[in-house]
Amino acid sequence: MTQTHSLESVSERILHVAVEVFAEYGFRDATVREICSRANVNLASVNYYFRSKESLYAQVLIFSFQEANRLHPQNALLEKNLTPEQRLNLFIKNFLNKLMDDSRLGLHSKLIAKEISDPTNALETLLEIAIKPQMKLLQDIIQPIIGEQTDKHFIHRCLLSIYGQCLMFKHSRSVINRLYPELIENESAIDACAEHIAQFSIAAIAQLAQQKTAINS
Amino acid sequence: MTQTHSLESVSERILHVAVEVFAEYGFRDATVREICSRANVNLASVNYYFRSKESLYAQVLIFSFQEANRLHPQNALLEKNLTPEQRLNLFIKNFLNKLMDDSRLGLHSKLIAKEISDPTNALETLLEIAIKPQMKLLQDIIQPIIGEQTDKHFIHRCLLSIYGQCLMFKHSRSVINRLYPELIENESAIDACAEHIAQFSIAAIAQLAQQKTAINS
DNA sequence: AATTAATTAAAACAACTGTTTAATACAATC
DNA sequence: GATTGTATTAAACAGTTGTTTTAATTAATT
Repeated sequence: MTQTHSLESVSERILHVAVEVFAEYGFRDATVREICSRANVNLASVNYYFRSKESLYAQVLIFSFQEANRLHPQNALLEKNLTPEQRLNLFIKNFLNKLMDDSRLGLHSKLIAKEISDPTNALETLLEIAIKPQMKLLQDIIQPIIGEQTDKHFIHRCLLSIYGQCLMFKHSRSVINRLYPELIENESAIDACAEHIAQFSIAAIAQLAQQKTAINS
Repeated sequence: MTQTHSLESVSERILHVAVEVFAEYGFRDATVREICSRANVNLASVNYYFRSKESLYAQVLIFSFQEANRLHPQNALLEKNLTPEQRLNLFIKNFLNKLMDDSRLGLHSKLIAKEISDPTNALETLLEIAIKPQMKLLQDIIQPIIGEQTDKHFIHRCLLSIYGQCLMFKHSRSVINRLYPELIENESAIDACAEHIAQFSIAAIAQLAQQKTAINS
């Protein structure tokens, strides 16, 4: 033992592989033994360094959030010389690629998706640090497409429509794999799906917003 | 013991409450003890009557499918004197209400949603008896809206767009509950969401289909 | 070099899981 | 009425889980 997985300390190694394991299995189905085994550390280390599995999970969510922001900043969306449609296109392509990517890139999105569909005590924190900001970003992106329209419920439902189309590819991947494997067979196919969601949503939002303002005037 | 929960036999009682427990926890997190406890039967009964938890689960999926078809036939969608838009509206309202309903009505949809997002060996069967037929039904409904357009990938992506918007309310209910509780506070609010999804999808499909045929001609 | 603190290690713990056993009660059949 | 097959029960089994313990090792401090 005491191999040279070096570089990282024991607690760092745990945190690093815990991101992978929790993203793969979710909090409940992930096991401390699997994490320790992959990290090549003793079983007791999780409790020694992180007090409990639950506390490790909470730290994993925060660590993963910071890592995602560090490795994959969403600065492209801030450029002011893009049309709203281009920005939405970028946002969706970005999101969908992360959801479908099996490299480390996608782990953060996977963690969030798992936590949302099977929440733990950590959901509250995750809402504040990750979900709300992303929701806000998307709202800022589609607001110009909607126009001066200010029906809050309508805006929120549009947000959910867009998120729903994206998350579908994560939550229902098992079904898509069997029914329409061509749609996700490679990255360009996934990009085509992102393009579809963007066009689908833009067409819908533009028309519905127009209808609403026509009625209200 | 030997109370008068009568009416149903032991195996029927197990099957009945197993639908509830599996729908609530999913296959993995549901426990045989919880099922037996709720059904007021001995712990060994599940293995005696159903051989194993997995085999019970498989039978639960089929039983629930049949029960749903019996208690809630989708005959309204077959009426020929409805416009495609009205039929899509009905389909979505139906589906969404089942996904959000906490009475027995919604258990079948919940079972399916759980199985999809965390598949077991039973997924294959479920695909054949429940998912594919529902997909086919939705495709038949939107085909007239799409028109003569025959791009298979486009059609499939539209199906996923609609399903995604609906399933969002199931998979991400925890988030919606905290961010936009007004959207799902009662049945009429949920109906308004169904209406939104229908209008959103119709507007999108109509416009995209038109664009595509314009390009191809 | 001796003492203290921090880390690692293997083993055990206690709670839970699905499943099986072995004994009992019940019902139907001869 | 004894016998047979079915049903029910409580208990135990074997495996997994998160966590704790206790001892051994390493590092740091005096």
